[in-house]
Amino acid sequence: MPRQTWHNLDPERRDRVLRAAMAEFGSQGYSGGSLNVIARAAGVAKGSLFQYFDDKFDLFAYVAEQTSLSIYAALLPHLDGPGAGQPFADYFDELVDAWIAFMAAHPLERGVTAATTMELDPDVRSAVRAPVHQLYVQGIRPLLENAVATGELRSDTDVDALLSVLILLLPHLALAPFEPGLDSAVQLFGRTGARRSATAHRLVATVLTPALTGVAR
Amino acid sequence: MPRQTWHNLDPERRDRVLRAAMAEFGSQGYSGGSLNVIARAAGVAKGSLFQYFDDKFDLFAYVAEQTSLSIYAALLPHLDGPGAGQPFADYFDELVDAWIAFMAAHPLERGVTAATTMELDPDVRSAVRAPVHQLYVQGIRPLLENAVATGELRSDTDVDALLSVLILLLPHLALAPFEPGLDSAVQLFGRTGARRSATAHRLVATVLTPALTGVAR
DNA sequence: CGCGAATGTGACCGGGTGGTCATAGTTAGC
DNA sequence: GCTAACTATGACCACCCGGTCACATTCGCG
Repeated sequence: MPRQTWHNLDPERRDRVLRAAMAEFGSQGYSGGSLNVIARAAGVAKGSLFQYFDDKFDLFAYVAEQTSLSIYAALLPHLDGPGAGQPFADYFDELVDAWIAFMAAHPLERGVTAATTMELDPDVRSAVRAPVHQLYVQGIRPLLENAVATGELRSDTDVDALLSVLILLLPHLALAPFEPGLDSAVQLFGRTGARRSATAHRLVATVLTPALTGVAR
Repeated sequence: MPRQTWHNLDPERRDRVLRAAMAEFGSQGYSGGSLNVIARAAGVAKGSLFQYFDDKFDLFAYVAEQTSLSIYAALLPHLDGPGAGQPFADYFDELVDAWIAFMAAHPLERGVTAATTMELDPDVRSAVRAPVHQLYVQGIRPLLENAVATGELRSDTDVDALLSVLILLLPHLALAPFEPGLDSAVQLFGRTGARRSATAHRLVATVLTPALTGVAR
């Protein structure tokens, strides 16, 4: 966690450091990210970074946490469940669209998400992803549980399993249109607009449909 | 691609280099992997590596390719479709079990799979994953198409979408029991035996069930 | 044997790394 | 205006990196 000095800082300077760190870690990952580059891009001496954070990992963990919090905050308005009379599947498609739109508009957050999702070192990955997973669970599980309660999802739905698959699929969906080499059979990279949206919905439907009640078979 | 020299090599020496490279890249990733470490572990001068491969990337790409080929070869006996009268879902569970069992028994291949799956650099990732994806598609799409043809999967199954989700889910399933920080709602890491198997089947069922015909709803 | 081709080697190169620290500058309170 | 606490700085440290190359060794073959 950042030192007190970090919180005393001029917000503009703090922001410069945070954004520089997001850009560097987001494009180079944790081990590949350079503190020299971050300091230079932020217009700050390298020594200053160590006045704010214990070490490289401390900075990376902070960047990852702040990023996941700001993504969560941006999606929060879309996490209140389906509107009156709105089918659950339609609502979920909207949520996915919002997610992808956010990533399209926020390359820094997208990069950091990719870097934490793809972090190889087990210790770093565990430390950094645990809070992210918690946010995902906290945001999505109530949606599924409500849908089961209202009968929109089958009562015998394996909520934990469905949640796990969605937490794997959703960030992947949100990144794949912008990061090459992620998708396989379905072409998501480089797609935009309605075609991107439709492709993402196909994948979500593959996972979600079985649990829906009243789907024509 | 490796130079001719590599193919002329004493197989035992070749094997030492390959295994050392798998271990290093598998644990440290591409950018984090050290040629010095590989050369030392293989009992070979660093200069020799550059007699066999153009550069670091060439070696990594070769390691990734060989690894995916050997995984494919090991799973090939399980890719011939369900036996007579065997339900498709049961067959697919067996395939997943075989996959996980392979990863349990082959930590080197597991590490390389993790390293290629989680590679952050877009160029490296694209180059290294394209052939892997091709093998996955080649191995799994016929299974799905056959199952549609025999009526075991619904005729309106979106085979491409299902394939995409499976190609995302299956390697994740095969790695999660051994690599911490990958699973979220469902506890797969550290599980063994029947409990691990049952958990994996729950996740596969979540994806696969909707497409099955004749499932009680 | 001899000789040319192929292979093996490790010191060396320029450059980058995370992290430290003595020093200088800035701020706040009295 | 003085002082004490806080903050900023960048040269410097030991170490590691991918890649090269002049030279030693081994091999294949006539």
